[in-house]
Amino acid sequence: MQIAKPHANEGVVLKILSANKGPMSAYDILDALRGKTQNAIKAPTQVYRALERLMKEGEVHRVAALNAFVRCSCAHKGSAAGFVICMACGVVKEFDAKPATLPQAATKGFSVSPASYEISGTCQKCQKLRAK
Amino acid sequence: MQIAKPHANEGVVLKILSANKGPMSAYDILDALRGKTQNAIKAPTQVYRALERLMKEGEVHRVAALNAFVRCSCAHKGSAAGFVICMACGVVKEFDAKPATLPQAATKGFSVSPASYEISGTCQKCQKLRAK
DNA sequence: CTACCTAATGTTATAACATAACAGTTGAGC
DNA sequence: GCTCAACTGTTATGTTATAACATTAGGTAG
Repeated sequence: MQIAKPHANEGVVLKILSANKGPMSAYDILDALRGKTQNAIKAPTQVYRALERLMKEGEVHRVAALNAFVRCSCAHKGSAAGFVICMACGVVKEFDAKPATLPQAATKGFSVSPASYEISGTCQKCQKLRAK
Repeated sequence: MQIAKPHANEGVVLKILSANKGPMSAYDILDALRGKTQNAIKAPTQVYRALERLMKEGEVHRVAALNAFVRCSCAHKGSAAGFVICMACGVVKEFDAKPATLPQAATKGFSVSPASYEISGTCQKCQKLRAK
């Protein structure tokens, strides 16, 4: 069996995601790659593994509301990734989620209503547990 | 075929969700109901239909980050539903998401890091389209 | 160099979440 | 009573995500 160079799939997946304006599901990515000879990606696992690492590196974010993934388009220097998502047309706008600027980001040029806010992360307790 | 009273499933699903402290997936709810004789729920569709209406009524919210549903525990008088979610332990805290109080809600007693913010709704354009 | 170990890989199978499609039933309004 | 729209139950299927396992690349200690 011929096995690709370590982390090679990361690059392939990132390229596809970058070429796409909006978020893609893992299976969208898989379909885009299937049949292309430049890569060895044939199964969902491979896509998910690449996405997982790309997320750790901060290159890609998961948009839970859409079960999809998107190329990061912000700087995020010390702040969190934020998304404003229209559930009707699927448009996604990324913003730099500094807590102080959060309300403005949500309302500026992208009024969303009715809105649902989700803030995901790791709570204080779990942060401490992990630090041990 | 004996068919249940209109909206009867709504009550059954809401009862299960209320009895549970945290969010439940649709299949958690289904499993909790299966085998009980007080109801006619046997298939996922029935659960999802009940959830859909309960969400419209504001009794239940969907937590996209967990693919789960939770009983609403806030007033939400004119404001949106907000959630702070720990992806490690699954704890979910609901808050009343008035934009002005949003950053405080995220940090008070539930410091989440690294955080990802998602604001879902319907964008201005789609709101106008729907109004037509 | 080479033996080893770890991390990454490819493959198959399956779990978990969600909806499509259709036929039967109910009940309000005419 | 008839009709229609909304609701129901059922079967099947579509979509998203992970488990499990054998294999391989590549660094490193000897």
